[in-house]
Amino acid sequence: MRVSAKADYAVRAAAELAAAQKEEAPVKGERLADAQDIPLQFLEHILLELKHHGIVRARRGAKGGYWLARPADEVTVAEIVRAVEGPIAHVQSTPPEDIEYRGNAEHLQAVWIAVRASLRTVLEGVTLADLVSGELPTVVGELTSSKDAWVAR
Amino acid sequence: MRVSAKADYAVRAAAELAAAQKEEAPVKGERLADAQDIPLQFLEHILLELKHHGIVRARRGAKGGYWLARPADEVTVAEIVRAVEGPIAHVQSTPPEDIEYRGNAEHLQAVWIAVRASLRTVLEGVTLADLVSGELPTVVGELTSSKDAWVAR
DNA sequence: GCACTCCTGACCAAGAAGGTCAGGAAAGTC
DNA sequence: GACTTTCCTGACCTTCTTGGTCAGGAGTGC
Repeated sequence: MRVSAKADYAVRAAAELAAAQKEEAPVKGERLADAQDIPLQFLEHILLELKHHGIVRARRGAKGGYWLARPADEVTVAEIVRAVEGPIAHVQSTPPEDIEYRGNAEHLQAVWIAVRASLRTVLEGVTLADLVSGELPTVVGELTSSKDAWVAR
Repeated sequence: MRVSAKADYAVRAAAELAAAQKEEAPVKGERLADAQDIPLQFLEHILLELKHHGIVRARRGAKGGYWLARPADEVTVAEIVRAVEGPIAHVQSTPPEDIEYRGNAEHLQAVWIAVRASLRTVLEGVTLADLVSGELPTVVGELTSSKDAWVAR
């Protein structure tokens, strides 16, 4: 139940691309790497994955670079995480709806389904436009408003 | 963002222990392994971890076995997951409240905090007693009632 | 003393995480 | 056409995690 460096990097780079969307020119990988302090060559692999998933486009050569394939308010954080980490909240690498529990663990399936659903409400609710503007959806606001949410446990 | 086999096994074994709590005798590891189809020797390591975290107690020898250290309605799924997987929703192995994001990713921290908070509402809301009885808290009921929650994406 | 069961550490194979390196292939510039 | 720039791709690498197995030791009860 942890967030990989790759996913973190991917969202941060995508946020930079979202912010640069008004400029008509593509953004170079190096600028993204500098802005977010990400190892360039690692970032290039990540951007390639995002490109393969249709989230990002790119052009080579001088004046080349990366840009978002869609408007920033149509790209969710969930998409980006899935592109680089694969499906969210799988249990033992299989989706929770496919697991059959026996005996006293029968209802555990519903718990994992709920875990996935709650992750979805957050990750699918936040777009890159939200992220850049800082105007996060109310569901995030509610979850982060409690001081308790900000302390370790 | 996935659930490990270990966490899944741990919760299932704990559910069996919760169900056996009315019997006064401890439950043997082998019975837990059989009931939930878990490799015995692997399960023993998991139970040991749960013991070290004060969730489970054990006695050796004939008539030995495992039992819950507390009533089943005082043990949450979150505790068990943390015992075997470590802290929930860490980013790059550091807690989200300790990360400082720069530039356009500034508000990403709030998103990861929200992710953790939403996981907590589910995992800390479900006790072993809930799990065994099948009477899951309303928050789980709401999240699993939509058909959409049960399909992959 | 013996059987039973947990306890513990060592080990192991496969895969993922988090990168680095080297070169190729488009695109633009002169 | 040569050259530079920047992305594209695959190979490689080290360390850690996952998901176990194995062997033996140590309490407990009869």
